[in-house]
Amino acid sequence: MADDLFKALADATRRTILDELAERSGQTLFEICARLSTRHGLGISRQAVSQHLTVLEAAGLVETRREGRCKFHDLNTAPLRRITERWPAPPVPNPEDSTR
Amino acid sequence: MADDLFKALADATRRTILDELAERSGQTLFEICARLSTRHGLGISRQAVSQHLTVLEAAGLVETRREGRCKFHDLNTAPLRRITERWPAPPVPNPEDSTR
DNA sequence: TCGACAGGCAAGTGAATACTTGCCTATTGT
DNA sequence: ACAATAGGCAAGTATTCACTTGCCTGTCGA
Repeated sequence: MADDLFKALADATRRTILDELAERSGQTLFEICARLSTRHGLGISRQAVSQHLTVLEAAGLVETRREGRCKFHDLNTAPLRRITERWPAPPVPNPEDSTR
Repeated sequence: MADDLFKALADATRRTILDELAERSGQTLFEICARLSTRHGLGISRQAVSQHLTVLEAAGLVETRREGRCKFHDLNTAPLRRITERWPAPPVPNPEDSTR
């Protein structure tokens, strides 16, 4: 459902994680933790970040690939398209278009 | 903040209200209530809808105009642009671009 | 093989929030 | 003037959800 997508975007920490992945793709859980702490001043436990990543993955916004004991996370912005598609911009009310 | 926008979109009922306003602009509170009930099968109180509209207005997704005792609600999709602007689509990995 | 590293699972807690109920204000028509 | 209509305010409740704590699994290097 679209519910997963919007629920995922509803949390500020998750949006910051998306920002991080947009800037540097393919980070591991620990890398994300470290960068949230140092660059964004977020004091947050590893498990909390892990749970956020689960939610983001359920929404299709994050894709993961495993290599050995490491799990890399990549951003996928495709689901965001559905938002602007659902509520498209209104047809431009052309001022010339005083038809009738 | 962007927080208002995403919080507003997080609720399924509010998204349905946006759908309704996208289809027919300028509805009053009671109109929205009636159409949520008949067309979407949502049994929800008037006050609940009113609270949702307050949230949507705070997010800038709904704009209102008063005329006498009636208050008309209009959809504004502009804030949605900021979402796709924040996480733009990645540069297309051109297959020809085996530079090196 | 053993310890360190990367991550997962699950229960518990506290805060945010969707919804209801009850009452109040303002405008309109008769 | 009065009733009906359109909407607002505020407190209470119940659910959702973010986060923590504690423990477990799997992989890599020495």
